Amino acid sequence: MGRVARAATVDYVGGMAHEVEQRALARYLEEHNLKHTKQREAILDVFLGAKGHITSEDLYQRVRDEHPQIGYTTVYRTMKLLCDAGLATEHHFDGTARYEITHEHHDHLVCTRCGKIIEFECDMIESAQDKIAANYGFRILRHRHELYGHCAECRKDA
Amino acid sequence: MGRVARAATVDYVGGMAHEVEQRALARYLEEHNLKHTKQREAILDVFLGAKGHITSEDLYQRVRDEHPQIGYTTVYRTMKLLCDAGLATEHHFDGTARYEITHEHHDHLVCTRCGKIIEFECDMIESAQDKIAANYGFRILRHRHELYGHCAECRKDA
DNA sequence: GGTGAAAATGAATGTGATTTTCAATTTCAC
DNA sequence: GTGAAATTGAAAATCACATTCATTTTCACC
Repeated sequence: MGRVARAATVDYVGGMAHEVEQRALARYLEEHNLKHTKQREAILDVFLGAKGHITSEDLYQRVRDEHPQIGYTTVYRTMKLLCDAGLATEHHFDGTARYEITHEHHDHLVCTRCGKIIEFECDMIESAQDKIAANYGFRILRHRHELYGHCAECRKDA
Repeated sequence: MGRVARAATVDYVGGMAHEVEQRALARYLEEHNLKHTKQREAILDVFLGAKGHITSEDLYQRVRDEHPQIGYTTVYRTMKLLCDAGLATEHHFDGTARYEITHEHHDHLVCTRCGKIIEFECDMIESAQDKIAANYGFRILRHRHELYGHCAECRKDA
């Protein structure tokens, strides 16, 4: 029995990882009367496997390696869907959209030389923002806070 | 003598306002071996007259009222030039670029209903940013900090 | 397991803002 | 004044994103 369980676990890692997220997607699709397709499942899987802040174009290239029949439009639309479902988060650091796996709130440091993106989080800034918004009677729905510059490595190089 | 001086002042306000900025532009053009043209002078003048956060399209419309022969491309290119010269600052709150007259550093609150833009400034946030950057060995060149939400008036309306 | 209405797919096309091209015009150092 | 270099502006190209539409899939219900 122990051996069977371990064998099953190995199968999971190879072919059906990310089951928690797959289930979250399935739930979202059901709740919204949308359909569960191979494409959506495959794209979510590749997205979760590609860590970092990826463009739809990058993602499309990776998806194509495994699923040559999936088109760019579907990748593009699926990323929007994953955002709506709360599984992905979209950012615009430069001209083009990038997606990251949704996780706890944070902001970004972006190296304009090598493209490295570092996440940071600062409660002091968050509460200062709230205070400012309150001052002006604003109700904040979202914010962007991005610091652009050169990372430690790139500063050495030049 | 007093009267003459006042008369000159009145002429200035009517036809040749913004002389400080015009001189700054002239200096920039000379230093970069660029040429001083009627178009650039006119566009700077209209830009300085139109306060707020204006798109190139808006600016083009205003420029056309006074100078129907100036094309969109020239307005567009001149705004880039004014940014390079440090007289204008470009922002991208939504999909389209907006320009504001360069002045002391600040960040923005943007109402996503009525489009109102409020500037704010917070030393505490600025120093927190510096600390974060130092932590990661980053040298910050610029940053974006924008709070999006609903302004006091729009919150009342809906 | 079959059926069909509704949804999804993907190739092609549209869109909107921005950027570039290029021939004609203008500026300005000499 | 002259001419090389820069500028202008209409048109076309680009870029990222978004939509169209004919065809295929999904899945609730038989």
